[in-house]
Amino acid sequence: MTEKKLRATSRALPISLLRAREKVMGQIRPMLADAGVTEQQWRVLRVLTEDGAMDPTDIADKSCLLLPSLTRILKYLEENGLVTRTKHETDGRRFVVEITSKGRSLIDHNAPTSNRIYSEIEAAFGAKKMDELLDLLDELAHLEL
Amino acid sequence: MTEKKLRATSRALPISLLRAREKVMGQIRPMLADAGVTEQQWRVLRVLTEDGAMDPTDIADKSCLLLPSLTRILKYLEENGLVTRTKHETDGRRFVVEITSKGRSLIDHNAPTSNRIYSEIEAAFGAKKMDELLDLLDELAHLEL
DNA sequence: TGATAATATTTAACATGTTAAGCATATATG
DNA sequence: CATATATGCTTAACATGTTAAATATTATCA
Repeated sequence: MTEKKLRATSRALPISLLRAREKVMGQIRPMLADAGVTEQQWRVLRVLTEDGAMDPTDIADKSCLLLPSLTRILKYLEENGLVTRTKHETDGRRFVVEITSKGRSLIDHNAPTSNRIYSEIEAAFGAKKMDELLDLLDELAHLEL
Repeated sequence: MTEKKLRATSRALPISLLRAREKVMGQIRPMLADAGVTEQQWRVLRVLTEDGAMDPTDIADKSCLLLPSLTRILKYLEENGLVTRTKHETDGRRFVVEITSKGRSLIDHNAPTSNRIYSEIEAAFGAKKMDELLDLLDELAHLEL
């Protein structure tokens, strides 16, 4: 218990998660570059498409971004007409962010390619393993510690 | 096939991997802050401890960092006496990076805490699931595409 | 050998990650 | 109602992520 030596990095969870993610992102990045958005901007647009208008705090939670990063990302997206940012009607601290038709068409336009890439990965990895992996990741992410 | 709609972000692999990683890092970050190193600096020192002196390209591969990031990180580590960087004996393009005793003691000093945190996560998640997850991640990372 | 391609690393530029602090508005409480 | 506290978001500062280009050195090969 509490060994003095660290376990091999090949079995270290943070690096393993990073390596796996890099593999996947390596397949997706060309599509994002073609669409002219970063990985993070894509996540924000996607969340807004999926769940509709919401405030920055909820976007940050759903897209796995920290608020300081999100502030900059939303500024960029708003300046480029992909989202709108309006004051909350009753709570003066909040904003409500909504995707624009331009933002929505960016997502729609690239959804087929995104799905094709995902299908290729799933085919190579195995649909069953993919499900198992997603289940394990979800369980780990919601672990009580 | 090639649906027009994107699958739910809750089953999107990149975000799922990120969420799981955030959960783990949330447990580890206090230790790193206490040790006075960033996550990436820690990875570099760890790789050098595990496999000995090597060139930046190998460090980048093993620690899952891009070379431009690694250049800055090595500069910092060298300035703070945690690694040394010397020219390769025969290949003038290369450098050889080695951890110093100061760097090694930083790792040694924090290894027990790191291992304890890992054990806690493993206990909560289940050792068998942890193994399954690591196997799946490894397989995904080495997928032929 | 001499031009050419490949390799190892760095630099540059811009976007994001991370932590702490700041600011405005809302809520709670005496 | 006044003040303290909490909440939502932004700003600041520094480290890293990402892509492209630059630099130096080595390998290739006509």
